Amino acid sequence: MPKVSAAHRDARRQQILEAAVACFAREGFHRTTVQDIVRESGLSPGAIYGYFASKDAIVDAMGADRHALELALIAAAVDAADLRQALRRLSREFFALLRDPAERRRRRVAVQVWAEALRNPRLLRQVRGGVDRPRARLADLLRQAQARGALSPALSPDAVARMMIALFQGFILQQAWDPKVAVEPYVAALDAVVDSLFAGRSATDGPRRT
Amino acid sequence: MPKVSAAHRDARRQQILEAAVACFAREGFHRTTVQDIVRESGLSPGAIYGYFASKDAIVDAMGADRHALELALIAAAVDAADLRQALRRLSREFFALLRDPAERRRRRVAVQVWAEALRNPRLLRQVRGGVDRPRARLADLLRQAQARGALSPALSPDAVARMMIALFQGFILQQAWDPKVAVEPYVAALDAVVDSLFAGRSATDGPRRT
Amino acid sequence: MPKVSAAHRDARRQQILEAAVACFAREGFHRTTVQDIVRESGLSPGAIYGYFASKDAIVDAMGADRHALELALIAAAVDAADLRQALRRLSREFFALLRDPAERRRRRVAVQVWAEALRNPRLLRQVRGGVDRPRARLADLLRQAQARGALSPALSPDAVARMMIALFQGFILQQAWDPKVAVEPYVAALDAVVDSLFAGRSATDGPRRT
Amino acid sequence: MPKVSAAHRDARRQQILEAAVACFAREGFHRTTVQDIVRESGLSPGAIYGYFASKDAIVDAMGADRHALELALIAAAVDAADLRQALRRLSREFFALLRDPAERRRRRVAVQVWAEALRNPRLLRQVRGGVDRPRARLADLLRQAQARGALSPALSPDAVARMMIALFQGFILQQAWDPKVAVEPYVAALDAVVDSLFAGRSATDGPRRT
DNA sequence: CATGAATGAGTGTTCATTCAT
DNA sequence: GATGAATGAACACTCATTCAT
Repeated sequence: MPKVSAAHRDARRQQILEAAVACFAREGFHRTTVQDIVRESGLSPGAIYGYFASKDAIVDAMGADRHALELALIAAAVDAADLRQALRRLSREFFALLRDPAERRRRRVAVQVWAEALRNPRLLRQVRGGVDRPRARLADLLRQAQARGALSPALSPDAVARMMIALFQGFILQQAWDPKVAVEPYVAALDAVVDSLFAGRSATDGPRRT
Repeated sequence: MPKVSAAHRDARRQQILEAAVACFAREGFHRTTVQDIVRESGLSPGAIYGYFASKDAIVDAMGADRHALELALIAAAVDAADLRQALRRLSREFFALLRDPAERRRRRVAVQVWAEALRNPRLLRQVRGGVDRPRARLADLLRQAQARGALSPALSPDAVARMMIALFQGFILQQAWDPKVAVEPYVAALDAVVDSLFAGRSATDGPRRT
Repeated sequence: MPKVSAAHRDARRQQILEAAVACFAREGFHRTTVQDIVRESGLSPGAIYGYFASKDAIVDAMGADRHALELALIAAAVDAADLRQALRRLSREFFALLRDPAERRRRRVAVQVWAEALRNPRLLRQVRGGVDRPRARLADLLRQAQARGALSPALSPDAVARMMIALFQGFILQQAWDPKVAVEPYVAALDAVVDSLFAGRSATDGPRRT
Repeated sequence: MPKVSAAHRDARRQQILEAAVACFAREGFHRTTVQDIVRESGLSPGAIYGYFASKDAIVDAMGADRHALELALIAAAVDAADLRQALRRLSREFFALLRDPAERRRRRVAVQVWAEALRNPRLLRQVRGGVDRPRARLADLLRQAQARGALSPALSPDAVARMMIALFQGFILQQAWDPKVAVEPYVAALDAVVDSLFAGRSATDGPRRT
């Protein structure tokens, strides 16, 4: 099987990553052996090592892929003139994904990546890249909202941004532990919280007593 | 009649668990070897296996201890007549702990427990016990608040309770990744969000100071 | 009628062998992978296996080539009427080669072949062929010298022949370990030893007391 | 099996080294697997790694042991007032060892160490330590002999020392290839060569033409 | 009880070799 | 014929656990 197209290489790479994600979701990184990935992917150990230098490299690549995907999602959602609309769109799109079982599997792996990032600097960089950038963007938008008078100037935009992210992270965690947790009421409550943050204020309103 | 006093046994047990937490915080569960715990505790492998049946048993016990501690904390805080006050007290006490480096270390381990719980049924039971019970209690209080008219009846009490918990979990995660994250602005923002949830309403509609 | 000319095949074969020698000199047989030879030769694994049945076959072929070369060298040198002159010529020609870096590289490989021959019967046959035949020839000449009275009859011609060979082998070894070892003083000392063996005797002299 | 005497540890260490030497003599370093040493020693992989950090460390230790042994042998032999007597004693003692099959086995391994030293800096240091020091000592003695007029001043003492060593190395090699090679005639011839080097000269004689 | 040397199944990884293209 | 992706047996090494002392 000589010289093979770049597309074929990419497909194989993806095949390995998907097999790895399946194993990781099922068993966790550390309990997943390379042999497990071999079995799941239908390839051979040698083939795997032709695409990835080590088991760790697979974990890294998985993190990088995930990172890219999330950034794209967030970038698209947050790229709205109106902050409230942006947040609303983000939560809807984000939680809509969770209807896909494959995505749920990926989320289980994400929780493991969170833990692994505490020990793996490359993973930490990725995980922080996927959180810090959106947070900064969100904080900017919140600052602008404060400037417009649409948000209480007493709140730290950075802290509020962290809270928004925490609301996503916490849900992922809780749903990973209990897949029966319903998405819809949570999204509704999330919207309400966002609304209440802006409650009684508007871009045209002047500041009001708190 | 045991050869050593129960107090001695408990002390030894605690010594092992603390050594284990130190190792787990430093290296993670899976990268921590029993030898690491042996070194850290100053005991011998045989001694460790006299107190715990396996490495997994140590992880379980650690989870159980943590669980008990958190439940106590939450029970104490939430055991207040007034919901708003209860939440305020909880967030203050909870985040106050994070000033202790030992607690921070334990939190790093907690993040790993979250991930590990996805694979370890005993750990999952514990972790869910530590989250589900408080959440149920919180939801009850929220339902009562709705009954009083202090909270919008449109919100799912359960979902709001999940959100409150998510706000804690997300912060632990974010601080584990970046220990420089400041606690105070986050607590302030958290208070504001809680306030805004109740904004413009009150049980009796008596006057309210903000 | 082969698809490619015999000349082409031979050139390819030589190309592989030279690449192999370069790798072996650099890394040793066992640490040299077929991939190393592939890289060094600029060919593909498949191509290599078109010319050699296995990695071992390359080692064998290399040994055989070397063997042929050495035999030719020795045959030419020893094919002299006068023993003393023959030995002198041999040592000169032999050590002259060591000025060529490529030859030094080959010598490093030769030392490895010596070791490998202990385990590889085909290599042992070659290495012994390269040593036993010249030794036998040398022993013959020494016996003739004894018959002429030019050499003490007390010496075992075979042992003396072994010693002559040992003097070459030892030098190769010592120079492989330390490339700075000078050739000239060694050759001079070697001549002196040969001379001293014949000292006080000559073909025309009658026997003398030892 | 707790706390064990230093003697026991040394015995185990030796047990492993002897098993390793047996395997190396039989199969060579590279073809010997750790499992082979495990089988030969009757221990377990874990036990082996309790005494040696790696397979390479076993090779190193073996080299170091051999080095120490040879240095002791040579030191004892060469520590004689008279050079000729010293060389005679050395060759007798050295070759006497070869009657022991265990020593022959060790010699086979030594040949492999020679080759391995070309790639392994630690082994090279050892192998050169075992050769350079004795050579320097020998060269000193030869220089003294020249000063006394017992040896031709035309010879390089260093080169002659190398030759003496080469005569040992070459024999080891030739006997490793062919265990039937007889020791006695070689020792006799060696003595004769030594004698002939000093032939016609003596400490009390004045210089003579060579 | 406590010790720690010993165990051995299992790990991540390599590399000589094959064979579909 | 030439290619190089793929194979998979084998490797060096680890570590949770045991048990003789």
